[in-house]
Amino acid sequence: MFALVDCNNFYVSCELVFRPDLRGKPLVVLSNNDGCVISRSEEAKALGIPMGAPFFEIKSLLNIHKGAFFSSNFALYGDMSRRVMQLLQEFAPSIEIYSVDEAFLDFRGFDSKISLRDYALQMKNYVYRCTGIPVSIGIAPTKALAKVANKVAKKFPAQAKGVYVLDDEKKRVKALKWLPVEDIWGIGRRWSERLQKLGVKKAFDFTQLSDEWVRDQMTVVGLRLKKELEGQSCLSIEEVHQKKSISISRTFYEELQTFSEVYERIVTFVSRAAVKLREQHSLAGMLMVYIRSNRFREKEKPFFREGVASLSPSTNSTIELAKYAKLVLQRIYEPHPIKKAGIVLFNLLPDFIRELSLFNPYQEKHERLMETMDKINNKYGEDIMRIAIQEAPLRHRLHQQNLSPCYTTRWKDILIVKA
DNA sequence: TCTGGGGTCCTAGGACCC
DNA sequence: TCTGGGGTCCTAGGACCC
Repeated sequence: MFALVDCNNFYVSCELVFRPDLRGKPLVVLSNNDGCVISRSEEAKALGIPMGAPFFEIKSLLNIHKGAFFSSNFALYGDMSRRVMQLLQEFAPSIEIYSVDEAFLDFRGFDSKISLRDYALQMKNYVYRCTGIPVSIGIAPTKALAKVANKVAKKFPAQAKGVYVLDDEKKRVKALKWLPVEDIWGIGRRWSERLQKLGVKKAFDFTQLSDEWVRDQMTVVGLRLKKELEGQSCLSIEEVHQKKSISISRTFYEELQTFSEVYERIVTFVSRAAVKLREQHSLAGMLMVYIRSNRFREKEKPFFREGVASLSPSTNSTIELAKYAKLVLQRIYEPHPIKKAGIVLFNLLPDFIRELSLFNPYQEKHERLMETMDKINNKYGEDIMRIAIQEAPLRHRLHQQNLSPCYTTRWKDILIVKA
């Protein structure tokens, strides 16, 4: 059996831990620059505020109902996530951290005398007691069915109390006959539209399609999903999570007009990405840079350029990466207002293979320099030490009107409780 | 006025190799 | 008339996830 543990309305729940006075109100957390809604409380969902809604469209609705909004505080959410995941590790021999707010736990081979439901309830209460974050848990013979069970747990809180165990054929069929096809894990907008047209309305209908058709139309991914929903496990727990690509991008509050402005931002992205790269002990073999105009401005012709560079030898030196990024940017840049830019590092390799490269005079020097730089920045604060071209810290503040304190990661933001 | 960010996996087609 | 076959690598593009 697999368990899927999912934090309820995660970002909003993180904020509520420190602001219990706001419980019961419609709350949303916004994306960077307070752009769109990325997390909603139950009360906000009840008002009909959709996920991804532009803030300016729902602001007055929220005000009318005495709601509140938060700018995104990823330092806080990341730290709360780490705490939740750490607690979950205590409950299973292996765990896959699937996203910031979700984890799959391997419950295979558990003593059949243990009630999985009781065990999960214990786990849920424990996480809540230690972090204040409410979770829902779905348990089933496959990962896709655990996702389904999790939906059931969330949808019927009164009966399920946050935990649903889908452990026999009757329950499986019942759940699949209930679940709309668009809510299946792995069926997105495109496929649900096509499937609906074919009369496939529920997850159960999807499992009644022929293997051949599914394989043919939806590739092996679709077929795997069908098997999983039928109860045949195809996906396993993937514990080690070495990323295959690392990307950093931003939409700017104000458009950038010159090469040097764009270049400065790109170098900042590169140096952030390089830190992540070194944290997972990887080297990048390829770097991509892209720039684009405001895609919502309909009158103007959209502008989008991207370019790649092969990094030979593969590297994780900020200095090397910045050099390549400049070359690429020079190649693709055209004077045009830039609303969004980003970089992606890919073709990642483990860094121990570095020793195999024969001629690279900078390698050792950079390696030690980067190590020192990371250490200093870890100790004294992000970007205390940086390469010269990189913009000064905080020069480009995000447009954030209601950012909560970093309660758990910054001493000066620690919560003060008055007696 | 205002519209996020970071990932994964798969396929098809072309180039190239033996 | 007819024009091999199989493998690998790369790229572009699509679809999906949270």
